[in-house]
Amino acid sequence: MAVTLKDIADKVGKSVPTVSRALAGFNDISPKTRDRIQATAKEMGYVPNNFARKLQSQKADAVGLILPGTENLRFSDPFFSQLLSGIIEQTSEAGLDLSISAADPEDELESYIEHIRGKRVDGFIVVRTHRRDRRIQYLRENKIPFVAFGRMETDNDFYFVDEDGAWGIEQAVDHLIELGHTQLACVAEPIHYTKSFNRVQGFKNGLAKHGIPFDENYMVSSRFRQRSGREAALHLLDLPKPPTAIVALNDLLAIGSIHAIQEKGMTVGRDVSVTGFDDIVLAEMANPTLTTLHQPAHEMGTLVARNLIRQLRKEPIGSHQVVLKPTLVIRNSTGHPTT
Amino acid sequence: MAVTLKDIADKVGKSVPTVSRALAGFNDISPKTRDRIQATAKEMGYVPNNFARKLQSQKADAVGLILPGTENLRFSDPFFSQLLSGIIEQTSEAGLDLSISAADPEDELESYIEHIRGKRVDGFIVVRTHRRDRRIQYLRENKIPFVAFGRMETDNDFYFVDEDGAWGIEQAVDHLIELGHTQLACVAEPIHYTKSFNRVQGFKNGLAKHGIPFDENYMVSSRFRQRSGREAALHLLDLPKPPTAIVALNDLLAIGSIHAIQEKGMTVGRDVSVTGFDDIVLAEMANPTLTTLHQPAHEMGTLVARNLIRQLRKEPIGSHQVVLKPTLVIRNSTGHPTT
DNA sequence: CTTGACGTCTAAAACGTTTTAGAATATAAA
DNA sequence: TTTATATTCTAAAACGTTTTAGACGTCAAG
Repeated sequence: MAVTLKDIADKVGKSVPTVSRALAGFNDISPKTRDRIQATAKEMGYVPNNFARKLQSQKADAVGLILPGTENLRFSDPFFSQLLSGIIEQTSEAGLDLSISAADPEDELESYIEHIRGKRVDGFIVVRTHRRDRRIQYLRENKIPFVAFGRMETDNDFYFVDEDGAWGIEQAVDHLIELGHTQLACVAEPIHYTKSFNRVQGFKNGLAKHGIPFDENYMVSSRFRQRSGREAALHLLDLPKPPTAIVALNDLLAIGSIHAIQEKGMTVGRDVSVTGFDDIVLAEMANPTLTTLHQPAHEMGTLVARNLIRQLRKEPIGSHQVVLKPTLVIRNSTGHPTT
Repeated sequence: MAVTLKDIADKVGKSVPTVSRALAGFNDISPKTRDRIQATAKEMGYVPNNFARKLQSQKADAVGLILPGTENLRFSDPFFSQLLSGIIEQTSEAGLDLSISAADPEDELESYIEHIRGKRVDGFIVVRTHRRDRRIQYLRENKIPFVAFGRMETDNDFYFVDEDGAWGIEQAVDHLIELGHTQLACVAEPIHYTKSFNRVQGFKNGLAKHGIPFDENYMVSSRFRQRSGREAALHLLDLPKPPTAIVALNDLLAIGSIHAIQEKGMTVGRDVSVTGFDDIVLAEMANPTLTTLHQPAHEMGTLVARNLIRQLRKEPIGSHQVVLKPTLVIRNSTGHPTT
């Protein structure tokens, strides 16, 4: 069916290695035969068999991206989609396959192992890092090239690209306190993710900086998405002394909180202020538009991918560890407190 | 480095094929040796080398998804992200690799060929079909398994999953006309895509059904996203006799149109009504919330993928051609005309 | 006229797996 | 005792490529 080197070799009356080397442009093949071989290869529609090539070269020319859990594929999170588009763009440009698979959180580690040991990929991109991340530990121990999007809590001696989440949330807190708020609540994501942990730290730091005591009741942990944001906010608003500002740790949670506030018949930005994080497209389309921290998701994806690609090619890498500061975008979901 | 069959064979004192067959569970291996081999394989952390396996089997166990053009990776289109998540979920579950790559529209066809001829994938998923789609023609001529998301204009003798876009837009038009509108404009996508073409047809059919003449000036073609939607709507609103309703062919265009209307100081749903298509998450978050046609994007993705998977496994396929009707969701962007 | 170097090519091995054909042994049937 | 039949295994080949080592001329320098 498919044309092989042997077919070409038979046709031109040369050996298989000669054809191979001619096509690869080695200079131990006379220009005459080289040209002839290249011509017939093209004519016969030759395309190298990648599996054979990869088996031989022991290189996969592919990078692996294992998404967390089939269940909650995070594609509905626009931030993640954008990140992914950056990654795909880069790997595609570099001629690498991107092997995406979703693993159950339970056997995520096994999935990594299988990919590596089976030589299916040359390196990994690790997303959604945990504070103590077994995947990172495994990859590092086994000297497998990888770049993480996010850090661990400590022990961060590896390549990563990350946001400065703590700093970002501090900006939001500063902003709210400047507006006059003193009762700030936080709607948090699952805290074993480093990202979430850092953002929570930022919240606490921000309060501390302005001498506002941290109130445990004003801290609600939830899941990642709107629905949880709504529930968390409803809970906060039912407190005897409800907060006047809600710092949501991502935009989806913020949108959920906005809905909750509106359900209660209150006005967002007046009765209760809300901030988000990520600045997904939705943020400026929401009603009211959302004050949030802008992050260049697509660019972060390209950074991660490019870092890994350089590593694989053994090219010099600009910066092994990149921490990007988000920028506060003030819109209509925040305002002076009325009480 | 990696453990191979040979390593195991040496350890247990058997031949390589014996080990291979023992691990595969063939019954020409005695239970005793089979168990011993399986145990040592596990103990040594054996993972098969996929390239070798695939080279031998001449099967790729992978499906290809070639995205259109690097430039405008459609990840910012939430509908597409959702579709993709469905595809990934299914392929991942079926143990297939999903090879995603972005090809320039120019050499998209070459990219297909390379993937196929290089035996890198067993089948394809074709997205964003054109009215006359060279990719589909090529795949069909070469008897390469594939499933398309979308159809061609005619000659649709292949497996596909598609929306009933014409029917959907007709619902929107019906709705607007029932509200009392007679000056309906259409903000269209590039029309060489079958999807867009069909939706436009739906618009025309809808008008015809109610005896409203089609006015060329009320048809603006644009690109895919907000920005174009805004520009198209601005143009429409500047007409001597502006429309009272805008039928945008997707939600992003609709949101863009809404922005344009608001920029002009008019009220959406009163001065001008707007409808979208797809019902992306944004639609119910927008201000005002958007009347649109709901499509189960994730499910459509699973359908496409499952169809291809069945085809590859030579399992019976439920329905070779699926056309799903979207459902009209009426929200606040549509209302009675004031004039 | 030899020696060495160069230019052009090929044979053989290797990557790790699976398949095919058949060998070797044991067991049952005639 | 011989013959047929399982049972359990292995040798060899194959998948398509690249790499290594070296063969074979030809040519220039000594």
